Amino acid sequence: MTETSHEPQTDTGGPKVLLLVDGSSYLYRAFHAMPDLRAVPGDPASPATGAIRGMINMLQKLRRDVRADYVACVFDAPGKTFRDDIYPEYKATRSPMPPDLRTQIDAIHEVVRLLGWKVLNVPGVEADDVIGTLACMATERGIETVISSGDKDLSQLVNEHVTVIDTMNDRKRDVAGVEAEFGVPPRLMVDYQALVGDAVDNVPGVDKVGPKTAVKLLQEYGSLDALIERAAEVKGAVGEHLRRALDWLPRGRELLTIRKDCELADHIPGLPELEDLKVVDGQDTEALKAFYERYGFKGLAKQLEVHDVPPELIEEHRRQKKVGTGDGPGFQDPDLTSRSQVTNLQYDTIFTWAQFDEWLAKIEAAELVALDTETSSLDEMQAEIIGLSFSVQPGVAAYLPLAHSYGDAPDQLPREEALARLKPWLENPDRAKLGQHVKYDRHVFANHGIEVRGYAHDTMLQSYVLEVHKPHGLASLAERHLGRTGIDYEHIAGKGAHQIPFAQVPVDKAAEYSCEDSDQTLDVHLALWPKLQADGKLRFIYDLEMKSSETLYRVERNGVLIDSAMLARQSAELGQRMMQLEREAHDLAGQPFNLGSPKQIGEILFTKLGLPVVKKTASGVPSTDEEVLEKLAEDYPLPAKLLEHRGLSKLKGTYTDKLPQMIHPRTGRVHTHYAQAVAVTGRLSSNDPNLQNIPVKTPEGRRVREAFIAAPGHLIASADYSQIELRIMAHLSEDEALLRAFREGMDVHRATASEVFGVAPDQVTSEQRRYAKVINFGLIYGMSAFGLARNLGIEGAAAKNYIQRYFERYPGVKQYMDETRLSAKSRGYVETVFGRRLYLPEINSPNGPRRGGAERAAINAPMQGTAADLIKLSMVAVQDVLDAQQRRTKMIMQVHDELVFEVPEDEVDWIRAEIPRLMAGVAQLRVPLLAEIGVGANWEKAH
DNA sequence: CTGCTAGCATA
DNA sequence: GTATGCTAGCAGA
Repeated sequence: MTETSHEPQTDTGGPKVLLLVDGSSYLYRAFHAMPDLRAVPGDPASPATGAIRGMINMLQKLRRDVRADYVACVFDAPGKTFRDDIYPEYKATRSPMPPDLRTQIDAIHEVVRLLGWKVLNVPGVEADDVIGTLACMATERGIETVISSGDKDLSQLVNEHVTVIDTMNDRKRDVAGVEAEFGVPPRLMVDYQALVGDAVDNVPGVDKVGPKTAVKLLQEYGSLDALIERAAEVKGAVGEHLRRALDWLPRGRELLTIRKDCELADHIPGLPELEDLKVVDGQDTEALKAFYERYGFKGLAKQLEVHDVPPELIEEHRRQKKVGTGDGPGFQDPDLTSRSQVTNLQYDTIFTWAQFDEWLAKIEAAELVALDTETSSLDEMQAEIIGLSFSVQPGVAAYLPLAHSYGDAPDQLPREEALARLKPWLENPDRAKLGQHVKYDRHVFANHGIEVRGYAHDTMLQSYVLEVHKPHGLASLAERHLGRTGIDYEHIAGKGAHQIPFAQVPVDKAAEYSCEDSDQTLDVHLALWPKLQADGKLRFIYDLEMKSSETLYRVERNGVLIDSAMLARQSAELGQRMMQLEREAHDLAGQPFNLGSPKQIGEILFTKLGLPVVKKTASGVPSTDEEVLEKLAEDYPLPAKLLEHRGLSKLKGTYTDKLPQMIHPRTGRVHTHYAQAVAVTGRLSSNDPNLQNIPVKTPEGRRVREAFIAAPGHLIASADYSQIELRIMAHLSEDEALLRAFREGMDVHRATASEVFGVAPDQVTSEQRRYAKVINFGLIYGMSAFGLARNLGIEGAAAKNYIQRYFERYPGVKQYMDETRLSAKSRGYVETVFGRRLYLPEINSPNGPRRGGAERAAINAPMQGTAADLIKLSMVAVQDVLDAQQRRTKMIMQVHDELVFEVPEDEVDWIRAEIPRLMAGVAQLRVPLLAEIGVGANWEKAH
């Protein structure tokens, strides 16, 4: 027996905890959720192992999430139970266990035991009744019970001391949870189930009574018994069905009631004290490893080695300075998703060269090292390193303080020398590192002249690929995937204006915080990486994100040259014109007011001048937005002034004034930040400043783009995908007419107009083409007739007519949209051509508008998301070629379907030819991809 | 000083 | 009708 470093605590002061796993409920889910794994990969004749693997994953996660003193995994034993006696049809409709699952049962029991769990298999007693009885015994002895089950039927066992959790989806059912989910408290769950019935177990309820009616009846009558007694009062069809079921209901309830008084003593020793279920320290690592190897779980076998800390190493770390102990509070309430479960945290702080050398040797030898930086600033181009932390195995980490500076700060190793000695390891592409938000750390190291190589993983991107709709901060990840909570940054540095620089955070606090971050990063990676590895499509997307991350780092680092003198001139002009407009507006209003305040505009327009209210805002106030002012301007002079002023004010405030302020003092260029894990469709977003919304529609706005210039001897090149989303729609829908339009290189809006208006392509008027363009965009956005009508300013009926004509002409598109909505509803997500998953949590919401929104997103997301995938592929491909040929051209911006470059004059010809070719060639869809490029002295002229 | 709304810039 | 980010104003600390 080897003791591992990962055993849950058993000595905290709170109440003891009994953890019961409903093994049977997970069997089928593990079996179906996992890919078709075989002991010999790819050999269908070798034994199936998917359910075994799924079960291991589930138990490991559970062990991380829940601290327990007693554990058992309960399975259904074969054979008849009392329920079969009172109701022969019980579970009659269940199909027999699939053979591929049956063959795995013995191995599952074995591995559950090897993982240190007691396996309970009581003949003649169903797993649910075993669980109910044990939970009852525990409660009588003051022990809290946590039941892990995917089956909602166990909700009836919930009370103040018993909680049910679902490990596969992190759902928790405590008293409040059950009530929120089902609408009745746990004590009424049996009554509720008896009314609704249980199709899976073939137990009927009352006809026509579903969840809603059941809740209503129970709320009105208080309980099933009261309802039965007063059944005569119940009106309508429900009453009739209820009275017809009166004889059955008591028997149905008996069938569905989980028993708490089963005779178990003959089968489980040590009852009723639960002695036999006590957690034993350690697990038989050797036997477990042999098991993993026998079934081909190489990754798990390897993980065992990583987690396996030699006892002498643990001792050594105990002797060194210990900054964290991980003593979380014990299990005191049913809120168990936020507990630090890792014990024996060994966090070092490095103060001497001897300690430094020891850790350097350790990270040089390690296969994978989690790395985290602590810095002076959140602005990655400015940030300097204050400290670094490393973790090579869960629970073990070291902090290297380098630039803490406060009153009695301890002596620290000199920063530049320490970094110089780490540099060979950091820059070695063969030494694998991982981090959380690696792009930020790349910048930080680059600020000290270090180009980190060998970043193999980024937990933020792992999470983004696996669960795009959930938060991706480290604290969220640790909580969600490890059940670990940690030190809040604000806890050590304060917040808002009172926040202190990290350099002033005491070294011991900083060490604990930083070690925890790199420790958790490694631990999160161990939880997420197997999921990505197991899924080929997601793996592809993750690899793409990792490569994009490095390219984005370089795009950000390159920055964009801005002509600030030109913007200053524009600002001055805009300011002049705005002052004039303001005077004119005040004259027209007869009083001064703030033209930048929608509220004051509203008062002047609607209260003082009595203009008609066109529409109201969400909060019920008369709106003064562009559409409204546009309308009012037809009849009155003032709104036009306000409109022009507002346009200029936006331009000045957001662009001509702001951009020059964003120029980096050292590089003289503007460095935006691309957020890679924000947009749920897979797109990037740009901030500080946002370079993805520089004006282009109006002539005045376009002038801002003239200030985006190239260094002397260089030009700006802009390459963009033509009609990318419509091409993707053609690919996805396989609509004949749309495919033909793109294959024949037609103007797609003209082609659409020709179809919808029934005229020859060369007879299409410019207005018809404009209508067709709006329709095409509407389709990409999941259009409704109402929306189209509003946009075109036409009658709803006319808009409906256009849509109908469109779908008649493009039936493939119609079919694709219907199928997409349906599959989104059944799967809960949609995906891009490359397999990026886009989850839509509200796709089945009972709330109509929310559901509608999710349905439109379901239409839009595959197209927007595939476009995002394509341009990421392009960025990586183009950067690879630039590097391979040692070109001096720099990629400087990405604007969703456009890449912008700063090109030395002598590379312009090459760029013109190669970049569109590369962009068009990143994927072979059912229609050709087309990319176009322009070159000019500035961004405006490059179009 | 912080968080919200209204409004508006892009693909 | 999809997806973002930023500004000013303003209300409540």
